[in-house]
Amino acid sequence: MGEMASGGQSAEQAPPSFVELATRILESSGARMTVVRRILCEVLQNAEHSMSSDQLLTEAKKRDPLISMSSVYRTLKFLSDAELLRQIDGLDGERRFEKADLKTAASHIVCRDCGIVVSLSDPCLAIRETPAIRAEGFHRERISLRVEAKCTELAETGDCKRRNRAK
Amino acid sequence: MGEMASGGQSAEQAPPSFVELATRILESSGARMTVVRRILCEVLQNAEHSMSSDQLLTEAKKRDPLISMSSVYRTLKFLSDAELLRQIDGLDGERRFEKADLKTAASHIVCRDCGIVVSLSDPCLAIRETPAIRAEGFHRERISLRVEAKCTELAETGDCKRRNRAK
DNA sequence: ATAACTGCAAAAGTTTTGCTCGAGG
DNA sequence: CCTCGAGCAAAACTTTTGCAGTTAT
Repeated sequence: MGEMASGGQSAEQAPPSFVELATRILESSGARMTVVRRILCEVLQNAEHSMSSDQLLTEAKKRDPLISMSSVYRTLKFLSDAELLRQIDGLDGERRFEKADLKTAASHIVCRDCGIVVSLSDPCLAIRETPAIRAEGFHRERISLRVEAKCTELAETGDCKRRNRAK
Repeated sequence: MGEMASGGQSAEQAPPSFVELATRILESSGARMTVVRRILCEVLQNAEHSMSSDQLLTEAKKRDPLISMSSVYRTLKFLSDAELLRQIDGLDGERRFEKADLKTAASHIVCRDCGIVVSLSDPCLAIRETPAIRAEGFHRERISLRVEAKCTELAETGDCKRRNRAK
């Protein structure tokens, strides 16, 4: 769960972790990777799903109860500007965040029944769309697919496993 | 620009206009197509691009200066719930709206240079993604692609025609 | 010593709601 | 008439900002 391997500094196969990426960006702009920022980055790094600003604050407070919403938003803004975060729109315009790592494309299903957001993998999405985007006179920088859907399991059985996990 | 043709009431090829659709939905739920609502619907119907709540109010006020923001939001909510509107996320989380008509899929390019939103056509998008969505246990209801991009023209010539039109 | 960071509180936006009056079927 | 809709103003949120004390270099 913590850092592992990556003993030397020569290999080029070591995938930099989210916290490492954030640290680089921060330091390259004269900023510091402080305790508060590290906690927020680590929460985002370890999050299995996208989070709202509220959830992020709640999680961070478990590690340091004094962390404030200002820091959450300041950090989210910073990481977003650095393209390290992706924003996802949940139900009712709810904004959620998740680490973007290096992918340029991402797809998500937003469940209309319970509001959870599920990631969907489609490596070809960006490539397929490139010609049409170019034809419009644009150069693609980031691409995301959003699917609103109903839960099959809920419709058939009246209940849904996913529903029983925190939003 | 108004209604044309559709003389009889027998043909099944008459595509109901946005205002007509809205009227049906309204009346079927015991509500009324009032003057205010009609103005708002007509503005949305005639809009060439997606609009913010603010723009919608501004346009509507040109026809009736007394229209209030409450009515804008109430109408937007109503039409959204009825699936007659599509929400698009502009830059910086700005919410924009456009009529959805009957399409289940829509694609938009958001320009990072000037913030405009351009529609993109890809009729196969929904079909291509269906298997993956089903595999996750969901039944697709609506699908939208969002592309953030840079303007090629601006990069090459230092200016952009689109930029000079109102956001 | 200097520059950056944080929490707090206030501000700024945006969207929703309660209320009362007016309009419409 | 009696219901539904509209505007106004206030409330409710979410996100941003100014400030003053604190921390790290």
